[in-house]
Amino acid sequence: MTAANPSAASPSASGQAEFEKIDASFQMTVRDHVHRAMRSAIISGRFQPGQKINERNLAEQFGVSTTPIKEALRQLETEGLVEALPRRGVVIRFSMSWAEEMILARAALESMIAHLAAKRIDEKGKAALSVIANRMKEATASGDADSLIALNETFHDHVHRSSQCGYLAKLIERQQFYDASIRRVIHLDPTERQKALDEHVAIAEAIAAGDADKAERTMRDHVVRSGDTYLSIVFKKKGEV
Amino acid sequence: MTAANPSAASPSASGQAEFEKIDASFQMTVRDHVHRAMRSAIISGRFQPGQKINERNLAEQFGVSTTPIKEALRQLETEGLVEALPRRGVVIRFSMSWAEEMILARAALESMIAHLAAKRIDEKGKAALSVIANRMKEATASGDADSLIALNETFHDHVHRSSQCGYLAKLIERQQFYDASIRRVIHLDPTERQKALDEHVAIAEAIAAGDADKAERTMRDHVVRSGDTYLSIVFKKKGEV
DNA sequence: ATTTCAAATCTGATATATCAAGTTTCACAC
DNA sequence: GTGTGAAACTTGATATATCAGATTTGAAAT
Repeated sequence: MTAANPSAASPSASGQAEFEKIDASFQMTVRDHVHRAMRSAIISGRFQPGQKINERNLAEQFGVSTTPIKEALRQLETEGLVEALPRRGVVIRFSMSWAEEMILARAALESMIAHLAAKRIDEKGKAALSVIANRMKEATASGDADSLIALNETFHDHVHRSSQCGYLAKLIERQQFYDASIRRVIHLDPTERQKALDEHVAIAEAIAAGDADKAERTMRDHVVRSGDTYLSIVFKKKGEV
Repeated sequence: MTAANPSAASPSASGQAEFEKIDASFQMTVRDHVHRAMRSAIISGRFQPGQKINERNLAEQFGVSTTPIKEALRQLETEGLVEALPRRGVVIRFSMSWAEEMILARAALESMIAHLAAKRIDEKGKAALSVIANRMKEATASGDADSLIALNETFHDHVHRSSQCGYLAKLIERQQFYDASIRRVIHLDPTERQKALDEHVAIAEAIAAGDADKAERTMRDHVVRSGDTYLSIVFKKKGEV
């Protein structure tokens, strides 16, 4: 939940209340909209692998000029979702195997960050993590899919913060290729829900115990397993690793 | 060595010689030039963290219009080297801690790929890996820094190919933040040379033996250790993990 | 029918113009 | 001196125009 920016004021030594800088990314720019829309479309399979993308067409479809389109395409290119052939255009580069690798990338990065989190988390962070885990237990028991989706994000976000990593956290965001609608489907399955809970609890305990290696291992297994579940849904068959 | 595109012709069943597709990325576009130049400048510390970037200025310096500049900035943004604040401009986002995390990211990804390579490599690949390792031994013994730099790239490239991963390999390329000139400095040190050789040999053996876990571990240690060496040179002090 | 090749066309790459949000400056009131 | 606010200025965001490489087309040659 990157947008969760608590604007709580805290008293300062100078007597003047202090506020956090407002998040500049609140404002939506056209290129951002195009980027998100395209990303979502590619990831949910609305383009075929290898399909050519025409800038002018896109611009017309979105009702904007080509400038923000080009910028959005450049972002997608750097993310690895499309490939740009100089003077020849942009081609979709996303398939099941690509998705599999995105999951592996996320597993590698997220487990690295869990490792660091276990080493760097403080007491306050441990307490917060425990609170989140408890909320997850409740939501799992009551079958509250929406809460679980939100808590899942909160959980991973908290691990990221505890690791004190900025770059790694950003990098991981880009490996996320399933959206809320798919998550919902998954969290409606009680078995799946329980598995995820057990894994999250194990991760939280390992981090709180400062067991970096175990945190790393459990996080990795969690990402890979849940990733496979997503794969099997999105691509309608079981993906093996 | 991404540009190492052997254009060797091989005879086909139809009697007509077959050639590989020429690499479309050979052609240089302005935005690409700007992207590379900026990336290199940022990574080698020619911009201060937090420094603002002015599009018009850049365009003038490069002697081009702002269009390719914007595109290059978009790429740098997605790479995480700069941050774009909507309607406010682009700011440099690179520091020692950023570099440290880039190394960790590379360690996580490269070890994941080594793991897969150990599982997926075939006999031909093992032989090729062995050849590369032997060449490294020779170059290390004779102190041929240039060969070592090239072989190092060949080695990692071969591991990537053996893993049969496309996305992961691409992702790793972006975590590379030191260039040939720095590598040269390092490879001129005999102690450092020997360490790198030992590590490369260990990795090659683990992969050839199909020992995925060991391949992963040795690769990770190698990336982190050599990364620390780079850090200590670029930032003039020892970086800890 | 197949090959050749140049003209027509398409389309990405770049340049330039315009617009609007953000920042700075500075006169003025208190 | 401090605070206010409007005008001037900067600069990123977007739109439009131009250029050139790539692809397609189709007539002529074989």
